[in-house]
Amino acid sequence: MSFQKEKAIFTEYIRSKNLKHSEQRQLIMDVFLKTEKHLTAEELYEMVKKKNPSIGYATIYRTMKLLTEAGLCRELHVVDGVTRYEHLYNHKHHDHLICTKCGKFVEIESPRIEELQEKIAKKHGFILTRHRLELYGLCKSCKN
Amino acid sequence: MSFQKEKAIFTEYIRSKNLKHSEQRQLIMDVFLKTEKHLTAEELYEMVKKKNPSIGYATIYRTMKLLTEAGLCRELHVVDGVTRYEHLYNHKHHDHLICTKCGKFVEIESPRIEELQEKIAKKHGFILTRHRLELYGLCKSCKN
DNA sequence: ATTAATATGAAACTCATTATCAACTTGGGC
DNA sequence: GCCCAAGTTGATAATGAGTTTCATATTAAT
Repeated sequence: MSFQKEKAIFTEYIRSKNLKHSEQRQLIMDVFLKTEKHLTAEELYEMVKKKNPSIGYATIYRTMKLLTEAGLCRELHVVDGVTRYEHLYNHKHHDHLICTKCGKFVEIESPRIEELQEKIAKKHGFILTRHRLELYGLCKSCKN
Repeated sequence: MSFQKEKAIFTEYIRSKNLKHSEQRQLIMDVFLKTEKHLTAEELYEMVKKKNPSIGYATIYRTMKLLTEAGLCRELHVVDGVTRYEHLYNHKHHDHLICTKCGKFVEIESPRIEELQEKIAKKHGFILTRHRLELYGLCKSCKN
């Protein structure tokens, strides 16, 4: 769990864009990588703040944008209007099943659905570039 | 194309909630019903303004919310972060295929995908309440 | 017509996110 | 190690879609 690969990717991205390393970026990346959750900017901010109380909100957003561009992170835009960040590197494509009561996120995968999507797009003469599939409902614990 | 049914539904909704009819509500509903498109609040505002220049933005939002509650309208939240309104009455459930270049909306339908979604939810112990499926790509005209 | 309840438009306010900017780091050349 | 141009930061202002507030205007039941 040292995230060597991810860190190397970020370093390479920084280099390729002639950007610079900074303590803040390292720290935000560390916190993000160590947490296998779908975090909001606010949650990340609170966690990072514990290690560096002078961190600013904007730096969280800026760094998450960089991580996204570097291919380490995916921005999720679910119904509540708040962006969540999830790991992308070494995580194969998936969609989400979300509990509307407790907020639980479950990663789902369905090659059959993907195929059907392609078929539909083709039928309408579209070339698919991406899709969004979210299933909302009540999880096992919340439905009772 | 007189939308008798839709108007009756709205009247009944207004009555059931002890609300009142108003010129503005009628006008906004008319403009919405006559346009078989996925309109934003801004687009509706511009269209309504031509017939009643003193209309306020808030009245558009308030009325669209009422139409949604009455079951005549569905709010669509697609990637650009702007809510769009589409007809719901007499329109069976569908998802969307959206051209990211020209903004074209195509309504799609796939019972097979819906089935698979239910199956996935069930597998994880969820009760599905709704879902969101959007396919993004380039349409026939834009892909060349 | 009276009047109590609801609706309206303008403007203030949210809330997540982005832009601005002066002060501060970073890192490559000496 | 020091310089310094280029990039970064945190605070704060700005943005933009959507909502709330509130004084005034409409509606509809009597």
